[in-house]
Amino acid sequence: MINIRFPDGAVRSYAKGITPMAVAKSIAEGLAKKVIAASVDGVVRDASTPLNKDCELKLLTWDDTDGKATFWHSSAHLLAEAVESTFPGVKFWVGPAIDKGFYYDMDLGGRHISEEELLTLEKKMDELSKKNSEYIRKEISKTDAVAYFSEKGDEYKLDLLSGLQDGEITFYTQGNFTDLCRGPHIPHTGLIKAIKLTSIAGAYWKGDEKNKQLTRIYGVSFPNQKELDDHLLMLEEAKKRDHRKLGKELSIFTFDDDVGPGLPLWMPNGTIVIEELEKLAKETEQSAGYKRVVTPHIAKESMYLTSGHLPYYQDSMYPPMELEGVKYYLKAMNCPHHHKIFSAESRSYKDLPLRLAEYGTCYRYEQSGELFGLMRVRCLHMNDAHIYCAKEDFAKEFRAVNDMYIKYFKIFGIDKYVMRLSLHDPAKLGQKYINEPELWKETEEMVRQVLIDSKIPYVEVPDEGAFYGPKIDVQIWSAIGREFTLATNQVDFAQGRRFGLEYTNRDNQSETPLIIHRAPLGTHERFIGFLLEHYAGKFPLWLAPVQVKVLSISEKFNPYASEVTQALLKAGIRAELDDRGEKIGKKIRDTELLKIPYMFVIGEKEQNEGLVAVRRQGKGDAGQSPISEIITTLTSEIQQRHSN
RNA sequence: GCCGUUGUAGCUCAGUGGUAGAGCACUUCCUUGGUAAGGAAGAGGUCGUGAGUUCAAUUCUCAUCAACGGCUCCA
Repeated sequence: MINIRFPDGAVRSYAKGITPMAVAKSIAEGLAKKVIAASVDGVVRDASTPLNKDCELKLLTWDDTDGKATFWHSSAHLLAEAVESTFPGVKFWVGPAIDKGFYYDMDLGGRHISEEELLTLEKKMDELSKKNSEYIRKEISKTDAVAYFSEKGDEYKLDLLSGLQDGEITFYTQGNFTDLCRGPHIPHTGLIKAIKLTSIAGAYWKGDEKNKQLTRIYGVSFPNQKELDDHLLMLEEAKKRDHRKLGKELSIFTFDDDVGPGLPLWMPNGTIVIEELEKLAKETEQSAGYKRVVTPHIAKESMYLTSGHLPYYQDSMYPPMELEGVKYYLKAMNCPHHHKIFSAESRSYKDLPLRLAEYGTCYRYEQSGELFGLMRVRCLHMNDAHIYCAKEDFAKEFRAVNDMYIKYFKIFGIDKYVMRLSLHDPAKLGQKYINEPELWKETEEMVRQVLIDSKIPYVEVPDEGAFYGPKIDVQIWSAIGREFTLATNQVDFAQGRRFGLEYTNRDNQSETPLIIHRAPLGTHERFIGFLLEHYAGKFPLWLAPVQVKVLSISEKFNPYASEVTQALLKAGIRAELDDRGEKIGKKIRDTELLKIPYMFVIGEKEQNEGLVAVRRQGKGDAGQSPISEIITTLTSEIQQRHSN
């Protein structure tokens, strides 16, 4: 007998060799039907794994994250089975579960799969799932495994096998499909009741663009049709919040073929959002001791050679233009320009920390395939600043920057974020990273300490640093679950020296300052893209391009409505008058769709009594109010930058 | 940059080997209406661009540009 402990703490005795599935059956038949896999001492295993010693057991169902992952991984095998039966001779690479679904990478030998064929595969999967084929695990020797895939001529699986040892190789078979796989899998294919193959894409073998490109089929599956329907509905909803769609509907930005890819044109509405954000940044930075600067959009090649950017990033800069025999580059970053401002005057320790801020316009030649709405563009406006400080001030300054991030997050109601501490890889010193092993270690430790001291949640990622120092990236998620790298906060111990930046310390000696690069609001492009999705286009009052729409009930009241509009404009509120000869219902509908926060309805009653009838977007009629009173209310809401 | 898909009016989208349609938006007229679409008329497109096949191309073929879904990349 063995003792099995359950998540609720209960311990029960079972015969040695019992499987999690049998345990589930002993508890309830209904439970057994739902069991997908089992967590045994924290390791996810097949529900058919014999339990031979005391253990902690958690029966996994669709409701568990690990259960879903197993379900989707098994779905990937089902996809492979369908593909193999439809297109014999296909070679498979790997088919993992992902965040929401699964994919399988395969070599179709030059064949293309069309949208219709994708539907055929989907039907085939449905058909195969109904066979209730068990996923059967088999341990196999390396020799036999190699023989099997050699016979099949599958060099991809042979490549996988080359990294495996005897004794750790298992095959899984369901129906007519056998795959090299560590598992675990669900009990049988019949559990996969609703399947949707979502897209076909190319994917480099092993993620390396030098390698051959395989065909990747993405899909998602569920234990019942309703969940699939819900999922598809959710995708539809997500589309409505897509910043590209909202940006067009709300006239925030546009792209034009003649201007060029990745070069957004900010329309009047978008420009208002930009200006409000800049106002916020300027206020915040001014009170934090920053000084504003303005620098040109281009600079000579020599400066980027000095900074060291050119050899590292030339490919992602616009090609140079030549004037009077000298090459000029469009700036892809603001730092070198700021360094030149630092070095323009002799600096004393009394000048430090010197914090130079600029909403700098940068141009980056992103590869064409990378462009994505406002999220990846070639012209961007960075909420940039560089802090020049003595080493002893570093921790304090770095922490103040982090505090500023948090302050902004509160204003925008961003409560889900993770900071990623990106470190260097010692093996790549001198190539990807500046060859200063000691400085790397030292600054990485300083940054880590600040994060620990400030109790900010963070994860460490190796080999992701900037070439001149470690950095912190802030990951946030928009309301539709899209992940953004919003902002970066970087330490730079290299450029100060490269630019010969110096200050005189207390002992009358020259020292090179440390530099902090920071951009809490990232770029206007990415941040406004994020905000559009975050707010679903319903900007809070302070950011709304049009804050109040004044709607006259009939043309008779246009003069008074116009007076109201003027009063609002005079009070600094962005108001517009709708004096069209339309009915009030129509005007309200149009304004609602434009997601304008406030509507003032003006009719006979309002005109006679000097009132406005207030209506809040999405919330309906909010009753009447005297004009002066509502102006006071709105002004205060705007000043406080209320989130919705 | 690579793989795949798409490209028709300002927007959303039908459609056809014989040089084009709808709804919304726009303009004008009628209506002056109290909290999510009143009615009518009109204007608007060399069907992304270039070449080829054809008596004839928006439709078929190729190239190119752009967008989209991924991969790679992201100071």
